[in-house]
Amino acid sequence: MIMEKKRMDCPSLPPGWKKEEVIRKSGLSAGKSDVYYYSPKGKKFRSKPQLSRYLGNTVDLGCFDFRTGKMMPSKLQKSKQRLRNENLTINKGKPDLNTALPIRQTASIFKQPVTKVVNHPSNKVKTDLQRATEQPRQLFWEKRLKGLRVSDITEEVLRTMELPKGLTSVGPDTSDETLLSAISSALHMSSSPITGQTTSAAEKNPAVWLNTSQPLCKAFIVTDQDIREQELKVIQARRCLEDALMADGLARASESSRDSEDKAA
DNA sequence: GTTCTCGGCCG
DNA sequence: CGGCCGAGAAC
Repeated sequence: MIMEKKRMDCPSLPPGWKKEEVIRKSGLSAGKSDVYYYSPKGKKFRSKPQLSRYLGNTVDLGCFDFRTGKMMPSKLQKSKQRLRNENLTINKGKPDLNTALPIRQTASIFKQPVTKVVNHPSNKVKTDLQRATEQPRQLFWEKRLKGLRVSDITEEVLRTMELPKGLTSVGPDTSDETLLSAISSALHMSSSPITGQTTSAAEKNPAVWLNTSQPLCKAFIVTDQDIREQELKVIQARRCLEDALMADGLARASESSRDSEDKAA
């Protein structure tokens, strides 16, 4: 009847991932158990940090409980503290090249494609392509970006971008700072054009009329001159980036690498 | 060599 | 305590 030590399919894990619990059968720690995860490719993971390193910065393991394999929203407290500290204390490490937005992932620690069922005519919801493709988004989620500032390696806070005239925000927070965050986030995440809130009803009652696929910004017009000015900026920025990457590459080359166990595969 | 297993450190 | 990882044992 003892069916331990079997690789279990785990709910809340994408197909292919397995969880295993091994009971220690001898020694001082007999009775204790160790938990392992296996990726679809069969790689074994024996700790949360190891999993975290493998999955990269795109995924937030803050509220993931390794032992049970479930998301535990109660763990939110700690990771929030960690985020604050990282932003405020002196950052001795390398500049963070991670481009993922600083937004907590709620559903699962793993990227999980939404299952699209199109061959079920009797079910209206599931045949609705729009619904199946797009994840629901929290209203005014941009507020979570408030307070995040760009800084250089020396912790010097960089002056925020100057927004063109004609960009006006919509919603509960009208600061330029939040507007900038909202627009850049929208550009970052969406492949479709960013127009701002096109319905004027959104100005009167954003909570009801807001188009959540657009930033909290009134509709705006981009002129030819705007475009030309921006092209210049891009060229300059690319030069700076080229220099920086070159310098960074040289610095890294002289660094020894660690984490031998993860490279083994 | 790789995989399994328990010890033990450290928070 | 329990999570995490080193290292010896086992294969």
